[in-house]
Amino acid sequence: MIFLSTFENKIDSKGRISVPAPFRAALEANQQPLIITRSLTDDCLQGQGAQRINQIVDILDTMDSLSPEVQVLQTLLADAHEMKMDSEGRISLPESMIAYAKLDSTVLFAGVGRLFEIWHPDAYRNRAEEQRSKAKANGLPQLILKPASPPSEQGGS
Amino acid sequence: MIFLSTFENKIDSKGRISVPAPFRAALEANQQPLIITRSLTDDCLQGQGAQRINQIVDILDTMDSLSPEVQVLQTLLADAHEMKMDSEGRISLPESMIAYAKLDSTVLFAGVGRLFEIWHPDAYRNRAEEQRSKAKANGLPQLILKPASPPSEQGGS
DNA sequence: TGACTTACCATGTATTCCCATGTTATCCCA
DNA sequence: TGGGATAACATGGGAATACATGGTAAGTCA
Repeated sequence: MIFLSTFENKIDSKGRISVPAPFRAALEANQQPLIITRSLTDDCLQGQGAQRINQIVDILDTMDSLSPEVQVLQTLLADAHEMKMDSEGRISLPESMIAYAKLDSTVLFAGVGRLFEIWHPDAYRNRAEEQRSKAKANGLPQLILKPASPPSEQGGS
Repeated sequence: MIFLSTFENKIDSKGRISVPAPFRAALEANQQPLIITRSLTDDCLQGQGAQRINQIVDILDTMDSLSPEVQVLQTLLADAHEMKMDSEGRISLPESMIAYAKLDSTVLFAGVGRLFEIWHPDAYRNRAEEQRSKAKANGLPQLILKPASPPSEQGGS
């Protein structure tokens, strides 16, 4: 399951937002409910299939339950919300999340691989520009693509 | 999967562009959807098979999701758009990409190996000329091909 | 009963699909 | 080798569809 591209959608008067159709399709194809969490690093929200949350829980089991890392991850889980979509593929974000990501009338969905992020459009563009110039200056992080490995789509549980 | 040669095609009134038939054939032969991304270094777009993107996502999975490197790569993914081709092999580029590559009525496709680039024809020719004179001045870069397989009679006419 | 939420329906726009056409390149045969 | 026939390809346009978005009715809980 991969999320790509960016989309901008509006929040209507009832607080509903359309999840971009390609993202919806990806979730439905894997029969995954959508889970929204707060980003640990940025003023944005993150959307992902429930499977990814399960993976995090599994990893927690292998970690020292008193370590700071675990506490951070538990915080992440604590305010994870499962979103119900209406028949048109819309969700309504809880007020706390709207406030956290400083959203107003328009939100930007950015597919970043296994998850997508939800940003205020301006905030996202600022950050993206920053990241791009960082990449330009420092070069890409080690990214050695194997010449011809078979397509790998990491799907199964 | 290799992309070679250059082609110039027009953007029609609906914003559609024909992907050059040889590029299409290469993608179809490998059953790869076409993904367009923004070049990090030039004012052009890059086209490639989805497999290349999948590789990046797979690598992301092996990295610390909170690290800065991951964030850079995620920004690149957010700029990646999967293109749907119509039955005539045309795509329509998002407005943001047309703006980024400064495209107008005619675009130039340049196959550069594992991917192809999409340029404004003038911009491409300027850059190509620049590269050639650079090569003239500085000499060619080292070009080391991996040791070839056992000597065989390349009889081909 | 009333405020609020959830499900369902309606609409306009943008995108996609399908068919048509002209032109260029390729093939075949004289 | 040349010229006509044929196929491949880029391009154009109209119809159908998908999508985001707005609104209304039904349901729920206090």
